[in-house]
Amino acid sequence: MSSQKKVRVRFAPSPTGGLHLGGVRTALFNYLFAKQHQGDFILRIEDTDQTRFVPGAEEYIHECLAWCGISPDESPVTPGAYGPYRQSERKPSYRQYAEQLINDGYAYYAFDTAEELEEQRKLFANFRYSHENRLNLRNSLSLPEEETQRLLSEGHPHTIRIKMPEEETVSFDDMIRGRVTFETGLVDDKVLLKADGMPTYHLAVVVDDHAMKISHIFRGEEWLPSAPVHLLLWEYLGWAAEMPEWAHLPLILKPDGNGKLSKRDGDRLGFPVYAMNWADPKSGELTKGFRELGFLPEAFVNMLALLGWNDGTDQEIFTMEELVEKFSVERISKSGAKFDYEKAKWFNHEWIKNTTNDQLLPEIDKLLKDNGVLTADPALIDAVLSAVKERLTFLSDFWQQASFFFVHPERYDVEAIKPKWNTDKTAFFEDIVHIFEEQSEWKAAVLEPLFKDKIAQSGMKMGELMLPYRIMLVGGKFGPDVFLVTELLGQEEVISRMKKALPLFL
RNA sequence: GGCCCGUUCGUCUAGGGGUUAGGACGCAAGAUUUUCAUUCUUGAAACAGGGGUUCGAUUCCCCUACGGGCUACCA
Repeated sequence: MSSQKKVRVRFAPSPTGGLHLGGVRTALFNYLFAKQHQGDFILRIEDTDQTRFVPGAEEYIHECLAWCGISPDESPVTPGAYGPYRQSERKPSYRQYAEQLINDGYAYYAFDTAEELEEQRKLFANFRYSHENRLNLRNSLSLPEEETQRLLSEGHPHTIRIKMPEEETVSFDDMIRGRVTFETGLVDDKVLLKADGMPTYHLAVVVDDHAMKISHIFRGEEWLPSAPVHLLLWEYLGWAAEMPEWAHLPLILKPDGNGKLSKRDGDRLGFPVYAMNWADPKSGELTKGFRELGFLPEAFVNMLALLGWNDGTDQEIFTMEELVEKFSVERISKSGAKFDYEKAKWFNHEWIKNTTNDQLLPEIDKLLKDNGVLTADPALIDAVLSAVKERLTFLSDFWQQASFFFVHPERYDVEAIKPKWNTDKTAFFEDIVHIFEEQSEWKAAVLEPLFKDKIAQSGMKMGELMLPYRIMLVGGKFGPDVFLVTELLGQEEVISRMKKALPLFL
């Protein structure tokens, strides 16, 4: 008996595509658990409902997971048959299992059309396809044997439904919420095989997980109500001994109001809910992702992990290695968590501060190129990044914070100084330009005292002169320490900017 | 409606029969930075309600309320 863990994350392409926060978190928890136990992490993408199939969705999901650093295993630790299978290719296999269930008395053919069922629902407010009324509907349980055979041989469309026991109690121990119990009589006879021959999720998930020898299943809490169907299926198919363990993850909720977080909430409240940009191939609509907005994958993963899990200490910043080491299913909280974008931004800010320049540089280079800076001294970029790093919430803030190091200010905040300008100040700065021109050692530590001594001599106030000086170099009331800026910009550039800006203040 | 799950500051949460109920985000004030931000300090801010059990419940049990999920030939 091997204790090898095999966990898999299962994604259904949503009708519009994209990979939601909740999906990434489910994948992450699967991944952490698998790595922690030196097990396999497997990805399975649904295609039961081909009407919903979105071109490119599969590749997109892989790319998102790769970005997060939680790619599924190419070569799983455990040998054996694990797929991933494409569901549509395994159609005959699902039918075979469904028919096996019928032979064993655990399922039945149902001939009711969608319209007929719709009619029933209209007639009876609480209509359920269950033991209460399955004998009043058209299926192999209510129809005479010959009639069933006739309908089957004539090729009438039909589904296969599970026959839920009238009075049984099904319970299991969820890894997160402990013992969960259901009365089978209260659960509907779910469709297992659709009229088109494709399995529903219920059949597919059990058959595939068995074939892939899955040992642990982490999925969203929305699946809890159908867990008894899956439990029974494992049993009815004769696989009770191989039944995996289950963990139903709490949901990620809207920050305001109530309900599950959806893409629409992101649009409405102004934050991403997809890991990466997604362009809906049907509508062409582009949805912004965390990656493109300037989130570091480490920050994104860290934030997601802490949404519903903690290690019991005050630690909030975790590397992937630490997460793998410290993660534990028992410490996943039971209740849903509202997504807090402010906190997400804080995580990113912390991660930017804690990431070395070298690691950040490729993205920064890209940002500079996007803004038309094609040639810049690597040493300058490095120094600027150091100066500006702790001010960034997003990597993309870099341009806004530091563009003036690479291009001339486009605009000067003249209004901030013009009203208090006078000829004394003009004279002062002309002097400074002169001194700067003579200066041989261009270091902040040298220039700052020089500048301040000059202010003291002039008898003017520090603030009256520092602000104009900043605006000459930077264009506005922002940026790092002005003498650091002075040093980094270099002698020639500083003098040139001063000469250029001085006339504007008159 | 039925079933299932849940409920500690606004939010994410720690804690757990006796605590000044802890941390973080956000918010407010102050300090630093004579820019803006960062940073630091301080502050306001919570055990849903009612019954039990108990010497003592935020903690255990029950009920209620509230929230969420599911209730498709969607996943």
